[in-house]
Amino acid sequence: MDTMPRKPIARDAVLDAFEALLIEVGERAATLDAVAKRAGVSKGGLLYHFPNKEAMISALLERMDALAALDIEAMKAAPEGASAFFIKSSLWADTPMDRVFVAATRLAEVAHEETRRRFAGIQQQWLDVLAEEVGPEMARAVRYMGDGLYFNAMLEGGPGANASERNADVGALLAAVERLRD
Amino acid sequence: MDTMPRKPIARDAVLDAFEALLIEVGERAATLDAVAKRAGVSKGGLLYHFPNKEAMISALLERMDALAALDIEAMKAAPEGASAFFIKSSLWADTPMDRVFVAATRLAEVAHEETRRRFAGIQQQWLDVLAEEVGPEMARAVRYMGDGLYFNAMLEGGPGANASERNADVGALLAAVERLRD
DNA sequence: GTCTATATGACGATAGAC
DNA sequence: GTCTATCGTCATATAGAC
Repeated sequence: MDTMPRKPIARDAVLDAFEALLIEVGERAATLDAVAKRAGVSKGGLLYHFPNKEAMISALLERMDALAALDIEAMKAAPEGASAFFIKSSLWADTPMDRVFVAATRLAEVAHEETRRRFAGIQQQWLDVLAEEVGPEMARAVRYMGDGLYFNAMLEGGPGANASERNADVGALLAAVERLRD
Repeated sequence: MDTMPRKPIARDAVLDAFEALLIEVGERAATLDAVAKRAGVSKGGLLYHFPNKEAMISALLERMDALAALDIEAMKAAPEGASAFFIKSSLWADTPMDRVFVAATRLAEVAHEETRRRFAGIQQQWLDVLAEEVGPEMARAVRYMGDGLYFNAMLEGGPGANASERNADVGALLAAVERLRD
């Protein structure tokens, strides 16, 4: 057996560390030194897996695309409807999908073009699914509400910050979506 | 005459350059060297006006607070209502207010705590005004729509990017706000 | 595969001339 | 007030030992 290519775990550990640092301390502090230290390897060890920082970023974006594809499928299949699913999942709940997404946002903010392109692609997919449910116009309203949730959670510094308040906000947004659905 | 304190123009030019670089190329590239070059002064000249980078950031936040206060007043007085005014002004139109706001967001993204505090204060004021018009629950929906607009414009790289598409989105959001108002 | 050591360059900040 | 020159620090990346 074992003909399937097996993912090296050290590589994933490095990627996890990079992701965590982007989320917790921002792009500027996610240096090769810091990533290596957090992943428990030396800088040289890290650079064996990823020849340079760009390669590490690319790997993160691959991870994001893969998880986003799963998310889109879940959204299409959601029993409560795509809009409600979308709003709920816009609450930064620290799922694997949330984590890559936020980490990648930190890169987009620093004007990393490739990251921005990937975002645009994913958001278009979300919008398409929403439009199927509530029409193209209300789909935009729903999308922007979700984006706003993300934006605020990020500005406040993470899933922990003001969690109860934001939970209440999700309730308000779901109510708004109900009204828009009619 | 001339008893009024007069603002030095070189200082403002430096601040404008800092703001522009934050918007156009991101926090990382807004170095003292780059700011000085863009403002047409030397690095030493820049550091005469602002003893260190933090001082430059503080001045930018002061500018933001001043413009935000004007914005809140305009929002309260808006004939079309606070919500519609808020959505329209969330379109990144490259006004002075938009510019500081986006520039400061770049700082908040890199986990600059003071900037985050200022944001929280301004957003609370917006929310209060919105709540007077549409109630506390719908105020949140409106607020998040506006934030989402900003978030997307920023991810796409500026007021120019996809301008016509985003203009259409504002129309959709205004329609949504109308429905929520009932 | 993972390490240490080091080259190279940028950034923020200081000192002091004009 | 604005400049040039320079220092200390830290980031990315390379070279090569184990």
